[in-house]
Amino acid sequence: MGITERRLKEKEKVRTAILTTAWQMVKEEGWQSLSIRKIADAIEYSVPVIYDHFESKEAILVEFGNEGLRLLTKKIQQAREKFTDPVDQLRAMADAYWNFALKNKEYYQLMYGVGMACCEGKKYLDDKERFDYIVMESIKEAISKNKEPGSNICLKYHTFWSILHGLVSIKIMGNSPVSGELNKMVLDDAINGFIKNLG
Amino acid sequence: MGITERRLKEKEKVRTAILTTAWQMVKEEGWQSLSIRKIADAIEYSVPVIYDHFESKEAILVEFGNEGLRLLTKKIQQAREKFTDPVDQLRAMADAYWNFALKNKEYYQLMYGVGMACCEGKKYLDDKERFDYIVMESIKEAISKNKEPGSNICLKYHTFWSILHGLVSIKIMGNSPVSGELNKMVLDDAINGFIKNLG
DNA sequence: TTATATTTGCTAACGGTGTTAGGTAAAACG
DNA sequence: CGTTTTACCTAACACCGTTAGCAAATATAA
Repeated sequence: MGITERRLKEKEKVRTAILTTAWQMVKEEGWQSLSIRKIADAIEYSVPVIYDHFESKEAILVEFGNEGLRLLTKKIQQAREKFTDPVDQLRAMADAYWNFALKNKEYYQLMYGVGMACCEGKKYLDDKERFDYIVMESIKEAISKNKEPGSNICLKYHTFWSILHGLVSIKIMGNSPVSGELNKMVLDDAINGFIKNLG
Repeated sequence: MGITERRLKEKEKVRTAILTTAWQMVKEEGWQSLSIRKIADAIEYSVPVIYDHFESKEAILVEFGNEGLRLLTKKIQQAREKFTDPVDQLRAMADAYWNFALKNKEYYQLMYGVGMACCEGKKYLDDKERFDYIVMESIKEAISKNKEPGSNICLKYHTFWSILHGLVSIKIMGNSPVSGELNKMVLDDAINGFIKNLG
């Protein structure tokens, strides 16, 4: 069955061609200007070929969204592993989150619908539990080390994430007239407040 | 010149008809499905008539964006006026922000590009200085009342806003599986942390 | 090898979008 | 009344996502 195998590999090639071309376009011109027709043009196939590999344009976006979450989760994981003290871990993860979002604006936009089309209440992010788990572990430890072990971990996690997401999405939307340096200070300031409030 | 005056009033009527119809559509079906053609259809004029009143679809959106900011600023102002203690003011303004965003999801989405098309780095919000000013006043007072008068007000303001925006946009995007009650707790928790960190 | 079945890729269309050029009829003005 | 401005429309342009249907190339079976 060497023939059908080669066939499958050819198909996989086209599939990855679609994805890499699409990603290149997004990086160059943003999500707005990504279109099935342009992808087809770039990979020198006709439009319906795209639909042999992806059910819809949405499906392509989901692909990228999941990839983005995978990358982010990895970064967070690595940041956490660098420290043993939970508070240090939280600071490192906040930094990693911030850096990921700004270095991978396109991923972040897609993942959380910052200035995007689509994304109407749909949750791309099925694998988000892993991300949640990693951050919550540090929060749990940080709380148990302090005097207030009765705190709601889920609540604290949510607060943590909100702070990060707010900062990042304001930055990405370009609504913030302040410099990048100040933004980093804001991040540290907000995280400090969060940590102080842990116990 | 009674004739030209009546003419102008007629024109104004069409203009407001466009806006009210558009707004109704958005409330019913979301920003996604708003189209020039549907508006024209609803007000029983042909498509180009819209372009006699608005330069583009974007211009209509800007109109709503500014209206949203006006409304939000008003709510924030009113919340502030209810208290004299700056910390109470901050809490009230945070509540007002939260309530506005959830009661006026469509405005908020447009203003800050939460799950929207358009909004690529453009800043609709020219009048944002007023909003900034109102919040910063309370922060300034809260800081000067505490021991740490050297704090950067602009930084603190930004932190405050980031917390609010993060919470709101996560809620609006529907990425948060937690209940509305918990969300309110998260808001209070985050604001508590912010206030503790003020001095 | 030949006949059949499957896969591959295409053209062309459907219905939708924002936007605009160009024409017509009505109204306002001198 | 004639002229000019205004209001309004039809029709088109250039896109978009999506799909039906067909032709050619390939793989499978007899």
